[in-house]
Amino acid sequence: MPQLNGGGGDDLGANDEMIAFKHEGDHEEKIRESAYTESDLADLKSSLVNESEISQNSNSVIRRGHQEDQRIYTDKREHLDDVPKHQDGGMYKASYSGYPFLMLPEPYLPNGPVSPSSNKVSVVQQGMHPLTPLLPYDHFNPSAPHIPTDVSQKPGVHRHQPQEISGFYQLPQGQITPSMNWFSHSLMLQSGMHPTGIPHPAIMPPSGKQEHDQFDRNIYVKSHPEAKREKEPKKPVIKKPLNAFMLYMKEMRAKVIAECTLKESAAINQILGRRWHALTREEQAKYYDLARKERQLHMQLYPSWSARDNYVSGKKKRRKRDKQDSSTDPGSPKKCRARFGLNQQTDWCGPCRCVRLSLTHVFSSNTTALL
DNA sequence: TCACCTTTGAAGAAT
DNA sequence: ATTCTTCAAAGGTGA
Repeated sequence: MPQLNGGGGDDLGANDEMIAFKHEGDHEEKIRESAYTESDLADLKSSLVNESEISQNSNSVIRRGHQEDQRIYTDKREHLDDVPKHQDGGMYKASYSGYPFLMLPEPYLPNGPVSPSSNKVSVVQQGMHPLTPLLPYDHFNPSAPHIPTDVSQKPGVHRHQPQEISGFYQLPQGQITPSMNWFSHSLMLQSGMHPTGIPHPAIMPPSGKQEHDQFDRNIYVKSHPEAKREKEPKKPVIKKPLNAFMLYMKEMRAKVIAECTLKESAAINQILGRRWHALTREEQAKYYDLARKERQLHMQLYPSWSARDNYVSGKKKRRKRDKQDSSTDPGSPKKCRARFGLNQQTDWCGPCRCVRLSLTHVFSSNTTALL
């Protein structure tokens, strides 16, 4: 099978997907066993009264059950290998737009509609995530202001030598594809650019905080305070490529927010985590596929980049707290159950109610699937 | 202003 | 080889 890297032996994305899917054999079991404590299940069982929810889930369960029946994974690796087969063919060229430079709106292409890459432009709306139109991807906005940045590369370090990646965007170092020519001068002077001349969503300010009014998604522009003391311009930080779950979160966050009228990311992420586990393999595979392509392109664009580059040296930037007993966690659903009980759910905090609803959703799905 | 929360996955470091 | 740690996104929260 042709590899994206030209069969050089670096089977990108394979390992991680093996890891990602190695648990999938116990996917359902994992949901049943680890997603909830026994008390959670008991509580949920005793109060599964949301008819509409159950009804809604029944359909999905039927669908999932059907899919499960049809699934034959004699070899998980074989299944995974199917994905790159697509990208070697037309799918990768036509459907996956990778990073923004691959989905330039036609007016911004040097040759307009007759540009070699114009075939992809038409299917992706400006401002949408290149990997899936559902994702807001506002960082790519040719009209957005940019300030020059220097994405320096460490000399002599080569994580990966670009060789071949789907004819559409082969990017030998220093070579600019025809569809990139429009970047080559004026915009390169204005925008956060990779040395290849490609704007990349992974370029971030050293602070790590996004400032949407100043750089679209990730391209670093100095903030006002920094501008005052820009004597010592900081190098932009190249962010890690998003993994499958992160891509899923980006796509689904708005939906969850709308459903739960929540904005607190911690609670939303809990819900998204549950929903992630509730996805079918095929549904998850879509995101694993996108994530792998993100990594591949990231690697093409920043061959010398290492995740270690973003590690805070010397000290631990963020120390994860020890796993707290959720019963002592003020924001925990258990806490609310303990305090108010299931009969007084109206006293539960919003996040707990929403998380519980989501748990109920997943639980009912899996319970029904077992029946 | 900034760390924390919270999730999963990837990557690198440490053991 | 396995385990541990950090960082990706997001936005509210509290110090």
